[in-house]
Amino acid sequence: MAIERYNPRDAEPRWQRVWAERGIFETKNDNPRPKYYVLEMFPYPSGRIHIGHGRNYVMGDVVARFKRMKGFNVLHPMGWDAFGLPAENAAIERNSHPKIWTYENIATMKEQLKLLGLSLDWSREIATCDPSYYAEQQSIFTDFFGEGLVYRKESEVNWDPIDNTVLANEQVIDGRGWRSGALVERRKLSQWFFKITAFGEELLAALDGLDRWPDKVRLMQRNWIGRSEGLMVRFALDAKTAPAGDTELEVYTTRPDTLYGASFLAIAANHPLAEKLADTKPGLADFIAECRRGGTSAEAIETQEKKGFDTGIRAEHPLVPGWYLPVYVANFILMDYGTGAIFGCPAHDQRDLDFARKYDLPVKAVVLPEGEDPETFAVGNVAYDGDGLLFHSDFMDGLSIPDAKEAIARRLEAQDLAGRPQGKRQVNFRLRDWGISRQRYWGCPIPIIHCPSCGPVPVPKADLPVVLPDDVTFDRPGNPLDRHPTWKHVNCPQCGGAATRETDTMDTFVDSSWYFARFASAPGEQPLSKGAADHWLPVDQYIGGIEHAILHLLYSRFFTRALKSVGRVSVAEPFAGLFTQGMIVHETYKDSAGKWLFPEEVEKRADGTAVRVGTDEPVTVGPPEKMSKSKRNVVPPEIVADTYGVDCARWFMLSDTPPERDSEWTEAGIEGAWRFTQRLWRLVNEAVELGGAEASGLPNQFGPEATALRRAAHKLAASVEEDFDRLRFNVAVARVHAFANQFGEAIAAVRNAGGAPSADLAFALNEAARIVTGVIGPMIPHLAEECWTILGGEGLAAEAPWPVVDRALLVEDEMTLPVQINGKKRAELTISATASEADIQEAVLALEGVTRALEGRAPRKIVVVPKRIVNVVV
RNA sequence: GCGGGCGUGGCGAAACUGGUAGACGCAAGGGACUUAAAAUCCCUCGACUUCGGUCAUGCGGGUUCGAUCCCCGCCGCCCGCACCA
Repeated sequence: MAIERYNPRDAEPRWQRVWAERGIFETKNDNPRPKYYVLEMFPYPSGRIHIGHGRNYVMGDVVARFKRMKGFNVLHPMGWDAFGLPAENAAIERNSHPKIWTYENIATMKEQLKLLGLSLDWSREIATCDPSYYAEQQSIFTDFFGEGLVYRKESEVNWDPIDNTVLANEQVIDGRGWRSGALVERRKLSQWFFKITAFGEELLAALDGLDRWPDKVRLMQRNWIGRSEGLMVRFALDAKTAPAGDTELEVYTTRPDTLYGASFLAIAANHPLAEKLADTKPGLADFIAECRRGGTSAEAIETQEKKGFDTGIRAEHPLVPGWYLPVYVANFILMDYGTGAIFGCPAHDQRDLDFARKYDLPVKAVVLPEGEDPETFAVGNVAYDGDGLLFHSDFMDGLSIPDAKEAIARRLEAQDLAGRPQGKRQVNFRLRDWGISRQRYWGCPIPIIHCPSCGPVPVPKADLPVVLPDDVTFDRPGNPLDRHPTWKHVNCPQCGGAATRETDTMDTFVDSSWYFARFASAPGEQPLSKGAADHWLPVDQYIGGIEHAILHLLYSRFFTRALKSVGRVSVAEPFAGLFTQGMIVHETYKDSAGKWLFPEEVEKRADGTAVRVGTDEPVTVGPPEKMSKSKRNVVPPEIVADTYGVDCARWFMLSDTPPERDSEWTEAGIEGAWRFTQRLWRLVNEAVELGGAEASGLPNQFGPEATALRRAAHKLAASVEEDFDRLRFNVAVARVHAFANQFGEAIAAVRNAGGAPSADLAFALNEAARIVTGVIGPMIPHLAEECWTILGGEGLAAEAPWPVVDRALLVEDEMTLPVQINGKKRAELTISATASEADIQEAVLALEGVTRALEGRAPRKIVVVPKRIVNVVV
């Protein structure tokens, strides 16, 4: 009987229809099975997807399908992060409306995603631009407002002159807008803020409990929150040198122990004192302007020389009366950290040292490294920031750094300056409150009404949602909501007087800070239902790109805590498990004119050169890069589905490369996946042909061939289960390959023997086919359904349980131990798995390889590691 | 500059985190089948070798019966950042 080729073009759409018709991926909240929530970061509907977008969805789908097989009630939803600037830009370009563009993209991308055969619950689909979604968000906003978690302040903001909007600090990359790339300017505006700093301590402490997050991401968040313990120290200013009214300068330090090594104070260029002095000190205004010009990028700062301007002001050392330190304005002090002022201790801080050397200031060491002589120890051009004991420090002499910090804190807390303690312990955070105001149309309106007499008043919940008006134009820069003729004019909900709506909309990061909780609600339920959210959260496995390591993930952690504090949910952490997958990369191609070419326009020749399809025009092949529309190195999912089928694409995406690393998409790779899926199909068919479609009763006895095959199949299920749990898809794929080799050999052996296989072997063949069908189900679900069908499986493969592993089969009767002489492998010993150590030692010494290597010498020692290895030491 | 990570065949990578280094795949070479091609199947595939072995996980040391794994010192790549007081 000739086996038909597996035809994905027929099978894949057919099974997708069956899954959809039976609604098997629609999750019920009252299902009594234990819950499992797997979520991939939802996409922004930017246009069309390419295969590079598919990797994280496929990984999530493997997890979802696997957990379903393991008996969980799995929630695996999908939605659209649909608000944002690109829609407005597209509207401007096409003279259209952001809504039209967005919903068209959603329709396209949804069809493309469906092509991938993902087990998604589309009944819970959401788009953040849908009024039903943002209505709830506005309601949450008013709750936060009531709880004091939202406030308004006049603040200097990052102004993006191209996008005409405010950017969060986090959205400024190298001094430029993260989307437009424009050099960011500073402006003062009245802005709404979320009080993320109120949770700083908690957000930091809870990172320790996120043990299923990558360490890298936790570290990035830890650094971002930036907690430091230090001391606020007030320095008295010498009245003869300071402007009238300025009697003191407060600095923040994490190294108060080095105070005896101080040689200057420095303030930021935009410190109030510096700004005041700028009018009177010749040259200072120019210096401040120069500091502002300096770039804020890492490179710019790295190469920037430390510069200062001596204000002429002198500050008295808090511990040594009569010791005066110069006060500089310096370009390396930041106003928004601490107090915008420091004391410099050159011996123990590299930046201070560079500064001191430039301006010829004293460098006095006060921490002595172990083993150094206090008489001779000196700091050259490298500051000493290591451990040691204090010296040249009066009452702190001989103390360790922590003890010295404690001693000086006590001393300055007790010491009085102008009626207040001169020092105060303080914990500082780098984290700053989250500015959410955006002067844009395509976002969630902030539900506030500004009343001339009552001030800002939240829109009453009964009046929500505040819906975006459709009749807006984008023919002029600025915010269309602001210039809309009627929308913003309303009456104050409190006093009834004429008032105006807030015309700012929310940062789109707000939309994505609670969508995972929204998915918990079944269709028809309240958008954010406490019961449903408490049932489903936290997300058991969240999957997305590393680029969201800080912003989205930190905001979501904050938002969930804030929701908890207003009683909307009971959980604090949204994501119990996080996985950051690598990108899919692809070679780039350029024609002779330097124009980017799509992969399908390029033909590779046997000699390694590349030409344009159907011509002799040479093509330059570039290194693999992230798939991007602009470089045209993209592969559309439709083409892959039409030529090889999506199971091939899925298999290839999971193969070879560990999921957290970047993976290269190649034609050879997808062809390999094609060959293997066909091979699997043949193997299962052959097994059915030889072993029968129906599972027969368990035979009483199994011969060695049947046992070996059963053992391999059960081992496969056991190890792939482990691999899936650890998201090691590449290893799972390798194991399926290895099993297929063994399966193929077993089948060939049966064929070569001729005649019908014995009952035990027939059983083993059928069982192996069933197990491998189960194991591949999460990865290549369409092929699994086809295999399931010819195996006469009950219902759908997608609903079948994970293969039951017979643990007894995993235990070998015999083991083969490598035998080493002095750590080098010299022989192998096959012996009963229950052999004692003495038996093993005896057997080892009898081995030919061992006697030859020993050359008559007696072994000094024999190390037997149970079930692992034997090492004979000579 | 600070912080973190990674270096294993021609390539992607495994190695149960101290126990046979290179599973599995890709590419390559050889063979079988075929009128031919495709498909499929089989073999070879780290280096050297006197065929006994020897050397090999970036380089140099160390700990250990035994090191890709732990420690110290270099070299080279990659990522993050906020000169954070």
